[in-house]
Amino acid sequence: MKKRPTITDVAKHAGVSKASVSYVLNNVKKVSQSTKERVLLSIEELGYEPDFTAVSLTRQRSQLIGIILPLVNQSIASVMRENTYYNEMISAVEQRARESGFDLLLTGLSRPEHYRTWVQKRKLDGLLFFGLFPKEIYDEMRSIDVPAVLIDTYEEHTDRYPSVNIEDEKGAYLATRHLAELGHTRILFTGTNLKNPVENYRFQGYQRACRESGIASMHPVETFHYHGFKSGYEAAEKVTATDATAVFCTSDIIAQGLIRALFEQGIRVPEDLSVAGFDDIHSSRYSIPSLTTIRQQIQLKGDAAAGKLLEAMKGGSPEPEVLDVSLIVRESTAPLSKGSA
Amino acid sequence: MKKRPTITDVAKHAGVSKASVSYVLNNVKKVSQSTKERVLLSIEELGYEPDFTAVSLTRQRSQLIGIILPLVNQSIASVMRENTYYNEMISAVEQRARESGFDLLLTGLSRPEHYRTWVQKRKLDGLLFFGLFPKEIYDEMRSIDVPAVLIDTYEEHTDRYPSVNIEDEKGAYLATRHLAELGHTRILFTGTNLKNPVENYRFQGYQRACRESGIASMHPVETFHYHGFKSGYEAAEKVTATDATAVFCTSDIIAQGLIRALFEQGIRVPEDLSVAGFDDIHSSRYSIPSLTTIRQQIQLKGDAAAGKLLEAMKGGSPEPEVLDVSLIVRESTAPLSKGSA
DNA sequence: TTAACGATTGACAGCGTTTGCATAAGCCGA
DNA sequence: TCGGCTTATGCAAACGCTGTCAATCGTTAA
Repeated sequence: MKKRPTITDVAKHAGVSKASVSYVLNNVKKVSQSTKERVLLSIEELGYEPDFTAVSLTRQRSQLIGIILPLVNQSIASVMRENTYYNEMISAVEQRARESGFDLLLTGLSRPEHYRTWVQKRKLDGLLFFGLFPKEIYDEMRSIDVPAVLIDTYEEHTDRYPSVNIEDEKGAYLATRHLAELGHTRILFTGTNLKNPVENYRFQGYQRACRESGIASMHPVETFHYHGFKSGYEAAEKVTATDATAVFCTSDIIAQGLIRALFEQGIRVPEDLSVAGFDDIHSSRYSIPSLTTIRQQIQLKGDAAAGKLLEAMKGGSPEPEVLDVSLIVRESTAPLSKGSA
Repeated sequence: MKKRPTITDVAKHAGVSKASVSYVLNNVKKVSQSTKERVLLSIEELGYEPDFTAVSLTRQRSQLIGIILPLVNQSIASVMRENTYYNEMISAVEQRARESGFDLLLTGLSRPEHYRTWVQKRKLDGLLFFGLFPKEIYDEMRSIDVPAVLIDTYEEHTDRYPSVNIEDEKGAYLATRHLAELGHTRILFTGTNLKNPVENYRFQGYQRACRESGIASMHPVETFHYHGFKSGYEAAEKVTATDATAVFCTSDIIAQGLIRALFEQGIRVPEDLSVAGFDDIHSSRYSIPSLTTIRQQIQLKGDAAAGKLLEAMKGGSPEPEVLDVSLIVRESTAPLSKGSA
């Protein structure tokens, strides 16, 4: 097992100083063509590659991007354990980051005050926030001046950090309107927590669709859990307690959990109750019944977020971006039938 | 924005040398009680925490664990995009790693020859291989002497690296026997690729169950794709071309894709065809019909893998581990009925 | 001949760890 | 009480590896 060559080895081999090698490596315009060639040859011959940790130490940056996931029960994103939404996001981000020579550091942190030292100790070049976090965390991050991009985050944070969002209001509007157009007049909104701005915007979209369709909004059902099957499954009780004939859920995973619970109670979807979701994760196309939902282009979203972060790390000030959504009609919604609950 | 304190600042503040501070930090027994207390006090007052990149440079290790995921279409694990199996694994690993002060570096690399320099440049302390990779990669890793743990990998690699596996053969055996006990005599095996040892063991378990039940094994269906819905969906064609009345799939995600395709053709599960899966991912409990499957304790598996890696990084030689599996009977399998296909 | 300029280099910074040495303290016997 | 020895502490300096500043060298134009 031979040792990896260092910049000194290259310098000796090429008969120049370390500085020159460094200049060649970093494309600084202060080196002649001849020495440049000699250096490049030596690099090639020795198979030299600069050591990241050493570079990190001098440059004070690490070529690392931190992915901040919500932490539930001491584990990153219980969400993530079942909702492939995060998979698709991370997959897209990883691809983009790798193209630019960055690696991804995955984490959820327990306490807000840990974040700053963690970012500094690791000298992270940028952060991607997946979802909404306690406000103090953003303040901490600002105080150390680290580039970041916020995903699915509204409010006051956005004017300091670039963000990537989707048309939440419109999405919920489209789904609800679709249900109304099918003849439903008792349409229920089911989400996790209306204090989350994303959910709140969706609720507003729901309300607008109800208004425009001349039907009354119903009191929303909140699960106060993360987006998981269980949330939807347990929401069934509250749903069946109403006289709704259609339900709009703020995520596909909730919709799927709900449909399962309804199935166990002998309530058929869509014959007895129409259910629409939000996200269009992969499984929604394959579930039985397949899910009518609002498609957000998750890959595009991840790619956009990574792109903005890369831009911000170069010193730019990327604009916030709001991605389009569209209605995908599948089997879980149907026209109101006379015998509906 | 004040600068972070360095070890020099602490040394000055405590009136000692940098070396002493370092000794205190690393619990080297060469420092008196009194100075130790003074140093600790200064650390506390200044809020000092050592810089990881600097430590990495001297210690030649990074407190980072690399997670190696398969790369499909230039993106980490297309698999991962829809199969929550990986989510659960990563979630478990992350938790364990964080408890020990390690962070997770997520990646898939394009070319085998990139791995070595990548590991060395980042000074990764250990690697977790999620699945089977080209043999040359393991050789590369051995040549640089980096601890690693292999997950779902059999064969010659295992005797050099600790591994975590499950009872693949037994799992498939249990599922197949369950189908046989339900009266099925034409049971089909559907997997992605029998050249993968994991799948191959499962096929052997399938064969053993057939033998013991006195029924003939059928020619296996291979999708030659990763474990995704589409694989199962497309396998339906081959499945319906046989006279099988029951199908064992080597993953839940394939089973779910298959069931969907059957549904579209009007073939009912389990009335017309029984389907069993493997993995017991979250969604299998909530799908319609819910999936009879082989449960592997994914959390435990990730935790065990992380634990073994931590042990190996400390210089230990952890034993390979094979985790138990169990049959979970749900709705997708039923006794053979007269009118079956 | 000198000023100006571009190429090149030595030295240092970045932040810890570790080696080797110096000092102080503690112990023994003479 | 003192010299000589071991042990316990503490420190300066070197090291890990690269990037970058300031200075130097050689060269060319004026």
